[in-house]
Amino acid sequence: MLAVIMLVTSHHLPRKAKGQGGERREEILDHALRLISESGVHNVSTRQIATAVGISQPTLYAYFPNRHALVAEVGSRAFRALAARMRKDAAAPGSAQDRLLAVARSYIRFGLEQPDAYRVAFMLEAGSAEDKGGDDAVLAAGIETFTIHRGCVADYLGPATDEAEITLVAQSMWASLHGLVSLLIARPGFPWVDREQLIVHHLGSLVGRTSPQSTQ
Amino acid sequence: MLAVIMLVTSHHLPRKAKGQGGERREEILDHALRLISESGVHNVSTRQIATAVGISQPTLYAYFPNRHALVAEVGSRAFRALAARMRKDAAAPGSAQDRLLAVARSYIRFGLEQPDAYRVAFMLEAGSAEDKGGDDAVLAAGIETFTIHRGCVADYLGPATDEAEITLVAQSMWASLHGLVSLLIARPGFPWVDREQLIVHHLGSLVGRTSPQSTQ
DNA sequence: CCCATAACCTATCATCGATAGGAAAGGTTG
DNA sequence: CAACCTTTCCTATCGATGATAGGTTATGGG
Repeated sequence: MLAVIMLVTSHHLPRKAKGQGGERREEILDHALRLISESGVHNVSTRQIATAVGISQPTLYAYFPNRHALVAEVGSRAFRALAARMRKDAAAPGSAQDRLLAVARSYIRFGLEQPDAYRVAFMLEAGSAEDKGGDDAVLAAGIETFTIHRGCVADYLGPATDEAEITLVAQSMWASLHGLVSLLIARPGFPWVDREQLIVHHLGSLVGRTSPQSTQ
Repeated sequence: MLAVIMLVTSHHLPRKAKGQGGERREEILDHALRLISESGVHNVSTRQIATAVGISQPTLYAYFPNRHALVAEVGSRAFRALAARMRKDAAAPGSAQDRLLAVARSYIRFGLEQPDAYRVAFMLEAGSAEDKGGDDAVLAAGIETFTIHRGCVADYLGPATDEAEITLVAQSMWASLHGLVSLLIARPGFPWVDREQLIVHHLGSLVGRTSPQSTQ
């Protein structure tokens, strides 16, 4: 465990007004996301977060039951940020295939641009039994995000397609996209081919098969 | 951090004979893999491993420079186990497509049957700069495993295919497989469709597109 | 002005990974 | 046999971490 040299500005901000605890909560989450994005989840301590915010470390526990819950909420937020990007692409003009690919591309870009946020959202290990709540929230945010993608798949496959079939295809595609992003993130030292070329091929493999309408 | 109740049989085995330090090393790795498979990487401490082996905790550091190196070696071993399974499938009789799918299916099965070993091999975060050696070993084992898969892809695509094209397709498929396995492992609470059906569809999507020979 | 309470603190805990330094077993060499 | 060196393994202890206990202080309604 390498001790990272860290000079954190300890502002010691004035305490929040009576009903404004939620505001402090937001500050904590903001700083936590920033620190995690800088150093990775496992290299950020509760003390670092607290110092960055300008409060004492035990004060964190007034807002979150434990570290895992804090991180989980960062993950939920990351999912919501991704969902927002995807929703925008899903509403853009173009063919169903264009929109599906635009959303998929946004997904990939999000993961590559914010690898640590992506990791927290998609690859965070589940906590103990009593952390169930936080993990459920991450899962719910993930399902909501997936649903946007599924909508694009539904449009792409056409109105005649069975609901179960849509879900099946959407999940397979979702997994395929996640695989590329997570591997590129987790194994940057792997002898990858040209990244853009790989992404293009990967996206092509999504729509190459189960396309029911204009096949090219 | 929940303190897990743990009654470990502390044998206090006799010390190893003069040249048999490597034997103890194997024991450590065996117990580490077992404990990790039982509780997950982050829920296993060096003290638990040492106690399980029957030695003191600092003795671990006579065999591994730090905890990360130990876990990394467990990851390398997991990769080698996966490689062995894949090699067997790759050598089995059948068409190139059959063999490619058999290897892919083995990959998926391995991940689902030994999720924590899979996690350590594929999803372990890289350590600090001085852990480079261990991480490199994991990466090398991973590349070796990938190479088996790539061989199947080469056979599948046919001898006329460009080497770079083979690598591109192989990496895309590899990522696709990893995505399914890692998501199924990491998000068991997700509302997945029938698992076997999903796997079949996913495998089908691998060979559905870039097939140059017998399409169907 | 009072005082309930939300917001926050210091002190401290057990556990973690890791280091320092020494004990002891066992082969080797005189 | 005795001296010695190397390998194996130990106890004691460190700083850092997540978490808890219990007290303090400011805020704002009455």
